[in-house]
Amino acid sequence: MNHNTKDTHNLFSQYLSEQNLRMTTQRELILKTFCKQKKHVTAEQLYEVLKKVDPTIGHATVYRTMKLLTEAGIARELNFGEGSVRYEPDTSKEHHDHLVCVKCGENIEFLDEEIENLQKRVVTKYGYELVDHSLNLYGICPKCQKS
Amino acid sequence: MNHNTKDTHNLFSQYLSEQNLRMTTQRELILKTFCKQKKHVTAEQLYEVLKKVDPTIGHATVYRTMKLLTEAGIARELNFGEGSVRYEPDTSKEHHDHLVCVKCGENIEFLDEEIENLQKRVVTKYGYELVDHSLNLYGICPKCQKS
DNA sequence: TTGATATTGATAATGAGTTTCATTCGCTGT
DNA sequence: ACAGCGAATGAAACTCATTATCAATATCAA
Repeated sequence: MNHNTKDTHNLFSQYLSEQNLRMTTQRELILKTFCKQKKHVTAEQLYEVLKKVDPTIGHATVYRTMKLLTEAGIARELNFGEGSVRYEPDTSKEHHDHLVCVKCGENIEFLDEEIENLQKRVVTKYGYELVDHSLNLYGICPKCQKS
Repeated sequence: MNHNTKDTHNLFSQYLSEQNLRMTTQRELILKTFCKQKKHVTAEQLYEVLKKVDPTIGHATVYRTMKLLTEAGIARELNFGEGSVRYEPDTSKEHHDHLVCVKCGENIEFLDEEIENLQKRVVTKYGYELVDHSLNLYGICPKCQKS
């Protein structure tokens, strides 16, 4: 379950004021539009959607705002090696990994506690302090296997 | 343990002739230089090294050849989300994952059979056919923790 | 309302990687 | 050795994602 728009708006406002930054109409619009997306979007895709609502919105503003949302813990960056970064809502509740279809791009989020724990074990074994991790499985989904 | 240079040269020659492509002095030099590298290099870094040996070598040739080496199963592409692809020798023996220090870039290769098996289980559960996967753990290495 | 300063949008710039194309090279048949 | 053909090369132009610059504008605290 995602945060609702109100939640994220408050979170973002709070983050901005902590950093002595300002809430603006553009930032509100970008946040609202981002939260509505069903799929993981690139900054470019989000820009295309936003242009329909506000044709004056700038390219750079979208990129800048997505950076801010990431810092604020509202969005999370995903890198599937496509050459551009995708964003997903960071619900902060459950971390999860991704299973991506290399044909159609369908994207399943999963969480496997056992894998998570084993990862921690590896990190500890080498004396590292875990900061982050990314696990992406690439495969062919059942639909694409048929065609 | 890596393939030695002789091995990879034969492998590459064979791959090229299968594809009706040709072994050239540039390709030989790039392969040899790539195999000498101790760390995972970007195409750009390799180009810098190569220029010292052969200042006439082209930018594009290095990129093209790394693509070929990847197709030939001699190199493998790594994406740590840095904005550029790194290459490691593909020994084809053991797949492994990476533990990267976010401070100094130190890079440990590890393999955990349990994690591998659990990944397969996840993929199967969703009816996918596994094509590839990437698991990167990001942390702070013991040295960097002290400073 | 005003002033300090953060923000914006347009545009230029960057950096990785790819494409284009004329020239050169490698190989195969003579 | 030689010719001919297609593959390979290097230079330079190009693409695509993202970032930096900067003058004009918007926000907010006083």
